[in-house]
Amino acid sequence: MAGGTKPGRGGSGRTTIADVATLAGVSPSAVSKIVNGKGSFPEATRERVRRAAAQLNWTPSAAAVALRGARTRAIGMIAGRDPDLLNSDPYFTLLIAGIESELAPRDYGLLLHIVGEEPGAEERAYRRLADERRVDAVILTESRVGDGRFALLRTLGLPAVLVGTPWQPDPVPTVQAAGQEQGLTEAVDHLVALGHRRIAYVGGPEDRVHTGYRRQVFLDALRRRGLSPSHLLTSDFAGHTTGEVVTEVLGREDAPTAIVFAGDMMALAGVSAARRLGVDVPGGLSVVGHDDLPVGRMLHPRLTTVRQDLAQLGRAAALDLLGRLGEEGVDRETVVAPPRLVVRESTAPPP
Amino acid sequence: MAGGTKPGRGGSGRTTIADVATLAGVSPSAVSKIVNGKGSFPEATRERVRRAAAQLNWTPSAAAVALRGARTRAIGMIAGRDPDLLNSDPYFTLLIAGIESELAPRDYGLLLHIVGEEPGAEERAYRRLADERRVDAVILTESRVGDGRFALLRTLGLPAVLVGTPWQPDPVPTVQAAGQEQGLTEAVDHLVALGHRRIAYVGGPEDRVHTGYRRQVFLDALRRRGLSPSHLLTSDFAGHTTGEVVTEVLGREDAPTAIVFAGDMMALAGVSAARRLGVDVPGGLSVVGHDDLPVGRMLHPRLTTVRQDLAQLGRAAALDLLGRLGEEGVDRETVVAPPRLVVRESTAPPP
DNA sequence: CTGAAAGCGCTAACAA
DNA sequence: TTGTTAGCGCTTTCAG
Repeated sequence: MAGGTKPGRGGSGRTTIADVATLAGVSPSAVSKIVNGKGSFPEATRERVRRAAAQLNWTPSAAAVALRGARTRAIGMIAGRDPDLLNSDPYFTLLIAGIESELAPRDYGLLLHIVGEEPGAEERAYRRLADERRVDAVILTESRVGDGRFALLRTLGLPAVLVGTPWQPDPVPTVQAAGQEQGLTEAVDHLVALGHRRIAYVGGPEDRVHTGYRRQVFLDALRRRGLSPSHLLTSDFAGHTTGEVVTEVLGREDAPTAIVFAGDMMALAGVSAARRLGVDVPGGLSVVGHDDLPVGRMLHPRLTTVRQDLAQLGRAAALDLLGRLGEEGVDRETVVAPPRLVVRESTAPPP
Repeated sequence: MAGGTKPGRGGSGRTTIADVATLAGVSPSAVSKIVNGKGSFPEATRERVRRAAAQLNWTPSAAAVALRGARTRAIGMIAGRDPDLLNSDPYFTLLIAGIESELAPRDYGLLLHIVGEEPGAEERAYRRLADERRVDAVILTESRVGDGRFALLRTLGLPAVLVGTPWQPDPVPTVQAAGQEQGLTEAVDHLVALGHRRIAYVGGPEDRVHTGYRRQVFLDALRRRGLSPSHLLTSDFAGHTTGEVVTEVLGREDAPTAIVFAGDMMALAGVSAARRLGVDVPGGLSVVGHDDLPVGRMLHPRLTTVRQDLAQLGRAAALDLLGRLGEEGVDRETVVAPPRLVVRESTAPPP
């Protein structure tokens, strides 16, 4: 008789499934099945087991479950940005909040890795995640031109979902908003309706897929109105270089009367640069941002921007993955709302 | 003879330590010891094993290691804030970046949980982490008045380190800057030197330990100059309610000529509120923030603020924990620099 | 100095 | 229906 395993041994050895089984007067496998809702047991037994588990405060050891089965109940996410860039832009935080809101209630964890932008770092991180079997799947963000991560993950056999615009059609399951182009198009229409004719665009880094995509949407919208862009510029997302770019363009003879930015932090930096030159916003220059970060609402003027529900994107990505992993009761049909223009105070008729 | 385990079996079964052992012509235990630098083996053998491991692209399974030993090589962090609050404030992102910069190179993971502010949620999350043995230790932030997490974690036997000011002396190992009061004191001195006499303070939520602490530092610094505060106000960290508070106080007869805020986002919202009232910053009102978030440098006027190196705090916390967990080659003596005033453009002599 | 053997806590076949 | 058994991949005594 296995009388050696007494429950609650002074707090030294961890409580195991055997302790619960002993207390409930059943076998370990019965406990396992009942807890995981597998076999069919009389309600009385189930109740007894549940009570025993609760009493002993027992939860299956994640390590043992992972070793046995495969599921680690963890999702990986790797941010391949320099910390400094990361810090300036709440993009990730918003996304993560959305992801977590779906993972947490299902007792999934989010394993986060922040690696710099050195070439090999990101790939190594994914390899590790896969080799060490630390996560069941990963969430990819910031799709890049010529992105090699899809192929890598396929090789590694790690399920993945991409948040954003894929580099190539269908390289990996993707979660993105319906009607991507809507918000930016509305922004252009809004500016044109206000009377603007010289409209500039400041995009993000060229290696991001959405940089090219958004610029194209901008151009198309403008063309549809019979206009061509006043200037097409580039900056970093954090907005560190945006000031210089904007200062330069506002000094020109044919300075734009409105600027559309690919991100709120850039827009914010743009507003500051303009003000520094004595150009009032929106009096002397209209500004449109993108993403609708909370900070935009706290500024003066409040930022007119394209709202993208990053948290919802995060939730959708998490749900997609969860469904893909065979999690029960996951509603994967989440429709992500298209980006929409939010008109606030930073746009007005041209001077 | 164990001839059954052939390495590289078509990609089906995962590569195990046995495969490496076979390829290197040694026993599994030898591989284990060599990889972990335990026993003493001839250099030739060590080299052979290393090469075999590399060739097979083998990494120990995290689950197996965790199950066997205890170390999961993961650190937990639970953010008990409402996602919305989290989003508005890059505090966590900065901290996390710092933490990760130390964890990543040592192949430790950061398991992040974002739970709302509902009473039980946070405690449940910690319990889970402990019961499921998902992490080796946790990092605590946002010390709260009457914080019960220390006791909880002690009960759970989970090592922890707190970033910030502890609620009570020595409840848990703490990482904080030396000379906490320095930055805020400098801020007050700076304003007084500029000629300000009516200085207000806008602090954060009362349940945070540092709210009370910072306010006290502010009061002490003022008293030392023979002054008393013009107004003592409270707002949320995200700055959502800051506008109202500032608008109200600026409308008074005895409106302050300078306001010190407990956070940059609050300061930023304060500047906007002032501007909305037609009060120029710094011409009509001087403003000092706290934390030196990147956004402060991109505004006009650039924010005068108390710089706190959050990333360094994060690094220090990670190192402390790593050392505590017996990780080799960890230099725990990291001194975290005291917060210092950074004078930029949002402060000037009173009108 | 090296290898064989015994589990860590759990679950999925198999027996009873 | 329930319990017994055999590992998942690794580390760590303990023999050889």
